[in-house]
Amino acid sequence: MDVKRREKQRQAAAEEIKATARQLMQQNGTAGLSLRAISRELGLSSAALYYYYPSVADLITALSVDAFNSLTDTLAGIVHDETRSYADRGWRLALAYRQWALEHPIDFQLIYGNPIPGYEQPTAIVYPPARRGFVQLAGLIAGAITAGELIPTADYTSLPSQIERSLVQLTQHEGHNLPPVALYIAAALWSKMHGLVMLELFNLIQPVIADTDAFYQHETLITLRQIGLQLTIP
Amino acid sequence: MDVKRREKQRQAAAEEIKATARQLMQQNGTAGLSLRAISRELGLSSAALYYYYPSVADLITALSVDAFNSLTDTLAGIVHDETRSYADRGWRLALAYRQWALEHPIDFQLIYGNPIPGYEQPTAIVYPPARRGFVQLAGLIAGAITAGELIPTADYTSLPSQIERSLVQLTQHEGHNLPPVALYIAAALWSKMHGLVMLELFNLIQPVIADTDAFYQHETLITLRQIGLQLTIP
DNA sequence: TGTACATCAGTGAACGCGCGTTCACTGATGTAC
DNA sequence: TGTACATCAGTGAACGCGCGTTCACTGATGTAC
Repeated sequence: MDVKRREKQRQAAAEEIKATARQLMQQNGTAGLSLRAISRELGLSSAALYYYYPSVADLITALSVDAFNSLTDTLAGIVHDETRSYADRGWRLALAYRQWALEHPIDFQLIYGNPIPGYEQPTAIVYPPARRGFVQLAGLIAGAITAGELIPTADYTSLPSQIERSLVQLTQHEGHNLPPVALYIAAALWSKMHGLVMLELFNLIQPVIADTDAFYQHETLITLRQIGLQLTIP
Repeated sequence: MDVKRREKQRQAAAEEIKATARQLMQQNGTAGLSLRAISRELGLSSAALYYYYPSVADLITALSVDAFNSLTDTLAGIVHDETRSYADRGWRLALAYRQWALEHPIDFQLIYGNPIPGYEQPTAIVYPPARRGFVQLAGLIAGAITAGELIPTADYTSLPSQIERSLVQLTQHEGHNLPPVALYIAAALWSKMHGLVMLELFNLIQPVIADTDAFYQHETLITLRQIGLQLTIP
């Protein structure tokens, strides 16, 4: 009985540590993370945190995995909303990617750049949740193609052979059954969204185009049409 | 006479410090920079560096400015190569952006992300060289339009009014005479190149498409054609 | 050409700081009988 | 229900580390006359 309550408390404490870590990173950047700062914030001794995370690296890994899952869950929610057309979902997913990044800039940096000084991501732990996100996007593209809502242009139907090979290899390795063309278009779309978000997140595009909302939306619209998505005016 | 030699030696020493800083960052990441590590590497006392840079922040700023200038010079060399067509220069510029990033990953991170713990870029110093790079790209686009080698599609000729306003504002502010459509297309192209480079630099695209050379080239080709550049097969 | 002085290019010791991690410990909570 | 014991959830002090920066200093190099 009570062992369960204990377990719950333990998990709650572990969550609280992560929440405090996120809060501190928000204030001081990803490199501002430190066990001692967290313990101070929580009113604990610094040694106490070792009861929950064997080292600071494990804490960061836990934060990364959370971040990947949060982003992927957000995207997955849109992808699987079967009340909407694929085209509509594509548009919403593109907007959601940026929205999530703006709402969680620290998490975004944590998973998509800005490594922390002494820390290296253990790929074995972090890759699976990372890949899940991409597969969501590719799945949406594949669905849109099947439904006739996305008609790939010649640019995408005849891919250079080295690329085709890469994609087939991935498919075999991963065990999903997404067609290469869907994977490729997903990668193309991702790179565009990612570039727009990165430039905005580091204040690089603002000196050129101050209205970043309008820019992202217009570019996304153009891009989705260019990959062959049959969008009605959103 | 000799005062000049002294001045030269001083500048040479300042360069040597920067070179050592870059080398250390290459090994340990941007956050691995420290005055003491540099002084150790150079066989100097840590206090000696204060004779050249008043603080570690000033050193980082100097490194950032160098990096911006190096990238911009590379791009400018391509843009002003009048022996080639605009279309050809566009293609080469896109490839050069990635090439520079792969050859100088640390410099690229330094200027386009990955801030260093206690450091904040003094925008007054860093913005001008940053903007010069974008203006090179926009200038090339403008030249290509004038020469009839780039025919903007309807996506770009009728821009949303908020964006149009942003761009006109920039033009007035900057004193150049580049048309809004060129600035917009430059921003669109930049965001695509930047996304591709970022995904590659942080090993995010490799799990999907292992042949990053082929992917970058194919995507660049598609993008350049989509912005209306009249490319013959490169 | 020689000498007095000024500037340059450092040195070396010290400051205080925050950090991750370890270790021996202890009271509180839960378990078995 | 009561008691002996085990596990939990920490504490507090200490370790050694590397860091940026300051300060009083000193020999080497250049300058003025």
